[in-house]
Amino acid sequence: MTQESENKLIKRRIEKLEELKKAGIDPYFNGFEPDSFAKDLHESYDNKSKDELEGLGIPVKVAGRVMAYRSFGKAGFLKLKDFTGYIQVYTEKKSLSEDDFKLYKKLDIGDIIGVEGTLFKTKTGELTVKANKIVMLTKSLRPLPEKWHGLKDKELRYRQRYLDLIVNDETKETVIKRAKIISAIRKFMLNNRFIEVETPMLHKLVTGAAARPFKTHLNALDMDLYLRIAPELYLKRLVVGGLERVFEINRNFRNEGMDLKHNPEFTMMEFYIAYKDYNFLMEFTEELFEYVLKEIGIQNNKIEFEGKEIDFSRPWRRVEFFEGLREIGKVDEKILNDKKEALKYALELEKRVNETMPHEKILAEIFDALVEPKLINPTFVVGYPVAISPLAKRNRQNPEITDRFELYIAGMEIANAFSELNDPFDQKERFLKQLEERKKGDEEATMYDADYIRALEYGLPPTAGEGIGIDRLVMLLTSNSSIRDVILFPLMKDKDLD
RNA sequence: GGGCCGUUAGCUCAGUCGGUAGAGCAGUAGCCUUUUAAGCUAUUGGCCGCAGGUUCGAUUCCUGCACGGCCCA
Repeated sequence: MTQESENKLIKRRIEKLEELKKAGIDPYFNGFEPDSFAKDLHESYDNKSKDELEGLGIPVKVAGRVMAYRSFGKAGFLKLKDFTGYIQVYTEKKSLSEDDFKLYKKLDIGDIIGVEGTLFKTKTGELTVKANKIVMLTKSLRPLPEKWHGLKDKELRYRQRYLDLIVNDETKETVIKRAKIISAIRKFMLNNRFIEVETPMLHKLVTGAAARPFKTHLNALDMDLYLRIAPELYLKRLVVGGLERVFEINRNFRNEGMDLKHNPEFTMMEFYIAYKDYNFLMEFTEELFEYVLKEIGIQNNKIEFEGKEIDFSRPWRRVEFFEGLREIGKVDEKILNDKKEALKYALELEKRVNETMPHEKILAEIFDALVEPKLINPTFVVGYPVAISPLAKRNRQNPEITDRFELYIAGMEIANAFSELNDPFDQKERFLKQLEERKKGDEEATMYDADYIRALEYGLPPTAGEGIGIDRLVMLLTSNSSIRDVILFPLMKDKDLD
């Protein structure tokens, strides 16, 4: 790239850094501790009058990054940013030592400084620190993006997230909201007596979901391993072990396409609860969402996402898989009954299907194309076929379908849940069936896990389990339509920066 | 993987029907002691993503590539 002129800007700042050193100032001084944060100061003193504040003469020490610099010769204003917000600093020659005033005159936007001073209000009423001491804490060598338009280039925002965070407050807000959402979920789970656990990321077998894995290698044991696509089987082993309510909030890795809704690594919460079934989970999920919405301050259970209003009011709609295909997808009966017809139709929809796939999987592809985008308000889709649900318990009335649901919101799959299959004989058959699919070329089919069968033979109590896609949930609740906007460091192809 | 669009100063963007470029902000030099994108004056700064082709001449037209965005699989 064209770095000549940038280098000139950097060069000038390095010169300033050298000048500081010559003047005996450490440009990376680590001996200043602020006693106040911007947000707290505003909360405590914004409502005080100008005269009141002046009378109080409150001394404060603040620190942060210089985001704006307005100078009038013998005085000026700085806008300082700390992790809580902004606080203005007023500098005038007569209140500062000669050295500090010189330092002030040499400041660049982006420098991190400490300021000691007294609170007052300007004539426009803004709470401001009148500086009587300025300390250079970190000299910044690179120019920041423009103050008004900020950093818009999405590529730069993702590649240099630190810059994005410095400049775009919305980015910081999304990060904070994400943290709040996850805290709220965690709190809700703990309130319901769940125990948080961590299970392996490095798996010997690919299980727990239908996805292609990342492969890796352990040198010490000369062993091929996979990054997990889901923690499911490990978590259920814990339920076998008597941990009757467990959850894990952690990363999964799936070696598949990347788009607005998919990042190769993403965060899921999976949880399992003994002596409950998938009907319980639907209500539990509604309660969980209600709790999270309340915790992050969303009113009326309503949000707006991509221009659409989404209403989380309970109870949520329930649609059967086949009914959804018929009623919402307007899929013809013969497609539902005849695999050849289904295949033909799916190919017309430009779905990547082939004749080795089971009929049900083709129908699921058709569902993705025609029904999923129409499920805007939270909707539980229930009654998924056994063939595409290798870990879910069969429905007692209709053994061809499972006690399973997927939750859709704003046309996105947000959660997947079912009554867990705990019959080791049935599970063994399903694994074998999956192996057949794998032999036929389905790379997403689950692998045979003999130890898991053994665990089931010891006895898994009747259990309900669910996975919730955290990134997509955060997208919904922060109005971001790209998963890359809710993941701090989304995967990007390599590119030389300079 | 396919289609469309984008890539010009540190940032945000103009622009050239083909004659090697411009604004605002940032920077620099001044003036200025209550500003809010401070103001005023002057000024520095560009392999116009990379490679090739067409052409007397390419940042502009064509092709390929890289990266990104959006749509589809």
